[in-house]
Amino acid sequence: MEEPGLLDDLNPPQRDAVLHGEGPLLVLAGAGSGKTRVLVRRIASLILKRGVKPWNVLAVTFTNKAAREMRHRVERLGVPVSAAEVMTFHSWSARMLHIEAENVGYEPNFVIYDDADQLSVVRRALAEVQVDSALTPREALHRIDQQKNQGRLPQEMHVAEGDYQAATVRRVYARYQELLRASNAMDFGDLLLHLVELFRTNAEVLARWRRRYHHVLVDEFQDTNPVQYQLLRLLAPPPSNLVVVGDDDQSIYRWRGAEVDNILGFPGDYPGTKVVKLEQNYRSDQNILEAANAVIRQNPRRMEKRLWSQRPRGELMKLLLSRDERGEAQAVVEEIRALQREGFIPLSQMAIFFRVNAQSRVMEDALRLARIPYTLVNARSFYERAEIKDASAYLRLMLNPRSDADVQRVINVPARGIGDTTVERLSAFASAKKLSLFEALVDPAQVPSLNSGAVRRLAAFRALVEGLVEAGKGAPDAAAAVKQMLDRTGMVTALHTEGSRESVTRAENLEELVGAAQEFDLQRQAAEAAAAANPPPPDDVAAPPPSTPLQAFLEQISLVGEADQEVGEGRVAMMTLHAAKGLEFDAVFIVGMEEGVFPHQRALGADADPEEMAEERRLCYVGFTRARRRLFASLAQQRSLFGELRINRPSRFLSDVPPELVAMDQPQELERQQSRSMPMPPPSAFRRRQRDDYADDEGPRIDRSYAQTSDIDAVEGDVRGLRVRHPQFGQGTILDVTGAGPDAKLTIRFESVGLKRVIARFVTPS
DNA sequence: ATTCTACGGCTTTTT
DNA sequence: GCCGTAGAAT
Repeated sequence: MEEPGLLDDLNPPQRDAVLHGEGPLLVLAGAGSGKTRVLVRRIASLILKRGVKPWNVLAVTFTNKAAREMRHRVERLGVPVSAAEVMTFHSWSARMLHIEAENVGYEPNFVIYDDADQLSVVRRALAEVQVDSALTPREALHRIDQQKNQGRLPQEMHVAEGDYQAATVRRVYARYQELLRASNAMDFGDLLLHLVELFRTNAEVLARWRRRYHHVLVDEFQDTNPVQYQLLRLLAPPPSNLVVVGDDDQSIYRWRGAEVDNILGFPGDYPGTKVVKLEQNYRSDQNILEAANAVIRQNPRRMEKRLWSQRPRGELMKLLLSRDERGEAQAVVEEIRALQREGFIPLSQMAIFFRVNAQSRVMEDALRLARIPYTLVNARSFYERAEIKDASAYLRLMLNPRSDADVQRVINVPARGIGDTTVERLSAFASAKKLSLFEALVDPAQVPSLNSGAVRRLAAFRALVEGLVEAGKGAPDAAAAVKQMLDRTGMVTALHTEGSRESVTRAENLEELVGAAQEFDLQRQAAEAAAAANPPPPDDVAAPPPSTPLQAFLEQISLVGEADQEVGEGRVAMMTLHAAKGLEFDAVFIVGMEEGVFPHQRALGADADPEEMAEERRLCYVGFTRARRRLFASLAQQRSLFGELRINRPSRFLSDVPPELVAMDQPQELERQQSRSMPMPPPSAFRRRQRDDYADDEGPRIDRSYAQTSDIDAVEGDVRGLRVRHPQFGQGTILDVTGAGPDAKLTIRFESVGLKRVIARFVTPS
């Protein structure tokens, strides 16, 4: 029989899912029901118990964080996971396409375009297609993305008779794809689309990959869009060993093309599907679970699940009423203090969720004032900063100078007197001659109506890029390439010359990019050493994608971004409800529980798609089920939104919760609390109405934040690449060392604050 | 070529 | 009320 370990502490349905033999399997995993555990154990069991080769297993997730976590946990079970593919849809597709590049008409060194790059390509496509219609680049891009999510190529796009706009979109889309191809670039959508197209048209290739992947597992299946599902159906057609895990009640990305029907219809698409329901929740106290169930129960068209828990009833959900959004923030602050004082809940186990980012500001102000450390999750990421994007554009040009969007982006960075008009003329010339911008730069004098100065500057730019390409070939690792790039382009120098406070920060960010590259190089070396230790898969399965260190680094930037940071140590986490999915906290605050805020206004109108409301409701369910012990819902009688004062009714989701599950402070106490932060008494009619209403019825980044403050360790040997923790700066990786012993100076790249020089005794290994 | 001002318009954003 | 874009001004 199974030896102890893999099946330990699994409940019967979990065990069924892990032990399921051949054929399709749908695991309906309620919130907090241990779905990751099931996936991890199943992968381990396949490889360790059933003799499946690691390279015959493919597990796809949506987020890097989920992929990382899964890899990590599988590894801990003693599985050589480096050969198994546990990765995101996009990383996996990119990897496949690097291998199969020629078969989709690309070169293997293709680059991946982000949103901004896409826009610049769309602009060019729009200009070339000569549309006079009122179609903004944004709109056009949105329409194109939608088509890609649906898995439709331009020629497959459905255009109704006489729909002029759709017809235009189709032409722009077609031209857009040509331009991308000419740039040897793909956008995110293409990664999936081209792979689907390859599978659809090349039976030989498809057969090869089908032979490779005997077992395919998909996490968060409810979030798959049509292309992703097509991809899965091509790779693992019925009756393959396709395991999909998800929760239709947590489908909150419909607006990005996710299709709940994928999970609802799966048993129909895969006849003979075994369905396993994970309904035991290990996370939340009973009261919280019941509140969440009460909310989600109102949705039609669900796969019926009854979440239950062996946990105690626990505390009632608590309602916080305030006069306005500032009072609300104040009320939350006071509850946070009480939880710390009386509930012995650490700040790191508390979270505040809001529907829209605009709500965060007031909350932040209140927390700052109260000196409560917080962490804003998913704030603007390092790699989204303009100077970093400029730098990445140059790095990509080192690899692939044909990339028009990158040329366009940096042709005048740092400023070198190449203005819009010049670029415009160059671009028109390139379009006419069917050349890439870089090719068009061979002889700038041929570009019509340019003055001699412009010609000279364009020639200089071309020389710069050519130099970069050469330097890129010679660079031994990513860090060296980045340094070369910064030197040759003079980006850092230009920023230093500018001398403003902002430009200094930017220059520091660029230095940090070097740090990131160094860290990447160290990790890559470590990974290669580890891979060499494991037996290599047979030749017929694993052609590793050809790639240089720089290429791999860029790919990491595009597809992985920053390493997700742990939700802050000793800080309250603040995030949107969307960002909360997959996380859990002892105490959860949901603010703005008002009609028009949550559910969002867009779901409210008579003409709104009812599916919008259903999704808001699922979002609420996700929010509630993040809480382990304490759940707070907060609302304000009035709040200013978009500059105007609005009076909102309490959220319908609150009325769905049976009153016996809800607690509220005494009104007098409430009033006292409110008058402390604001002068006027609340309108009584509203208060009564409110009370009556209630009577009826599981990666994140850190930005603005606070720090608290130690320990000792001596430095011995080469500690570079070592992960350490600093009491103030948190987690980081050692990049460089000068000196030795407890006083050695370390250069560390911290996840939260970037590069810092720190004395060794202030950090501990982690 | 950069910098200023006026206007619109407005969720959520794993990759 | 804030932010990002488009257009004009310097």
